[in-house]
Amino acid sequence: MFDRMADVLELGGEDPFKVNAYRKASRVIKELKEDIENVWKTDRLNTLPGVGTGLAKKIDEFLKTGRMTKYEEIIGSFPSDLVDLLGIQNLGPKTLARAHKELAVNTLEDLKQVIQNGRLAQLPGMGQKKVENILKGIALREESTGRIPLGKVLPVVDEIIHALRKHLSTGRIYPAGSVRRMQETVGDIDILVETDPSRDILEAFTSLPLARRILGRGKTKASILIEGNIQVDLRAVSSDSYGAALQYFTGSQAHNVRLRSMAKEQGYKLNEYGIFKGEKKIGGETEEEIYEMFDLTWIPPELREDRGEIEAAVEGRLPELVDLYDINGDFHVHTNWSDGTASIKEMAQKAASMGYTFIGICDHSSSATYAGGLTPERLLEQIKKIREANREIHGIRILSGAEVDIRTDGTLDFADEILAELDIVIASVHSGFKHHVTERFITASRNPYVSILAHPTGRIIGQREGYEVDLDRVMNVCVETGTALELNAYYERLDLNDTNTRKAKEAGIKIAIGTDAHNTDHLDAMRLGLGVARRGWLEKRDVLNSLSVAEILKFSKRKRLAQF
DNA sequence: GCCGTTTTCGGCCCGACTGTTTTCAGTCG
Repeated sequence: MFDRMADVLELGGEDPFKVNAYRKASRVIKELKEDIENVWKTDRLNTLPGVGTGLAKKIDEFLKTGRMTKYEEIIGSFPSDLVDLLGIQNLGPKTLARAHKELAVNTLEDLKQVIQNGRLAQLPGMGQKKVENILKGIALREESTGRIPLGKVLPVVDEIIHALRKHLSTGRIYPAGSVRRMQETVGDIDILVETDPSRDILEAFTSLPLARRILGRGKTKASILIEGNIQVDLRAVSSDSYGAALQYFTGSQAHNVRLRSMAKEQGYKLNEYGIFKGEKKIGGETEEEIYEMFDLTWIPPELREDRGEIEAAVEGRLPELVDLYDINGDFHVHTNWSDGTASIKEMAQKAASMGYTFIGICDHSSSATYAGGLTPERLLEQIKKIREANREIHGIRILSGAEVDIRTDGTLDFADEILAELDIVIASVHSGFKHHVTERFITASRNPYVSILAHPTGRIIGQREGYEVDLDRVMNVCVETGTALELNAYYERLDLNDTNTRKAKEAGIKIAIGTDAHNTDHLDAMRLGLGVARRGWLEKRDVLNSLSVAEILKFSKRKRLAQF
């Protein structure tokens, strides 16, 4: 509601700082780890940063009565179709408000019409080119699918950097923005090259074969549109400013606002060229330099969301984030025994080539008929085959496991005697998403053979909301029973997500990263899972993948010895 | 609308690019 109010206030030409205050409060509430209702009940609304007397009163009214007078009043001041037009690129609040006031534009159709009949171009300050750009913005929005999953974008980023490298033999080339922060979806791609600003590299960039359209090209920055309507921005930055630029363009915006305020308080000025004391530049070549000026250790990009990382850095208690070299294996892998395409050996060999010491084969169970789920007999047969494979392949231990379905009545697809034969058991929900999912997870968690609950919220990025599940209750039982939660690294799942992962860690729950690979290439998704884990503040000790084979087996067995 | 150990008033992050102007406004990130 606050976000929407901000949009409308902006249209109305309200003080931009006021608009921003609404946006900030909205973000703070959105990222709150507990329910806002809880905060309200315990009379702590005014402890939230960005929530003062005014906004607290509005929240209070809403939670008490289900209505917010100010919201209704503000929202009513502009037609809602008009407010939706704010998302169109190149059309900002000023122009839109003017089109509304002077040309009676209320809908997208109205807007298209005043573009066509030339009246928009006649407004003061407007012209043919601006109108054309708005038209492009409209077209872009109509074709666009919104934010893109990170997993789809990373290979493209690699490709672009590889191509740029051919034009630039030395100098740093890094992605910035949400890609570098490993956010689960990205709106566009930012890339920074270390080179003296010249048009050469920018021209090389805009003439890349994958460039579908050139959106702009200046001396220091260029933008293109590639397939799938993904915008890629390239910036050329000189060596002595590269660190400052990388810091600046990595964001997040909220993190940078905090850092810049700190700079100002301490008498510095921070921009993308460096950190300045008066006119004198005192740093900017590396990111570390920037953070050092504030007596902070370098903050990993995945943490830069203003979710407490600055405070943690000030107090010297930043987490030592889990890293790729801490990862000894993958828990969740399918083979051609169910719906995967590779054999047990092929998956194991690829995993071994990645330096893993274990891989968990967890094919589907019988009720997953759509996925060729294994019958108990087939599973026992697979266990034998895995034993054989372990004798043949060296350097990696193949763990026998299963992704066993939690049926709608809460029972598991395999009997306990079967599960007892396995090294690890992952339990998951694949049907009845609205059918007592919380209770089913809790029942599964109490089963002594279940080591991990798979993709606990069931969301599919950009496609499906997820199950009706009370994650807090599930987590409580996981703590009690010593059950781990999965961080499913498949690019459309990333489930648990970053904030839930952090919540699980804080509750003391171990996280098992699994790629849910259905072929050998999918194993590379570990990179994505690791990104989310790091965004969730996970350290080596929070992640089951960092354990040795012996420790993993101990972890599964430990539960079997306890009684619930 | 928020915020405060120099402040309860007067700040609130800041630069590039584009298109429209002939010194700047709007938009974006």
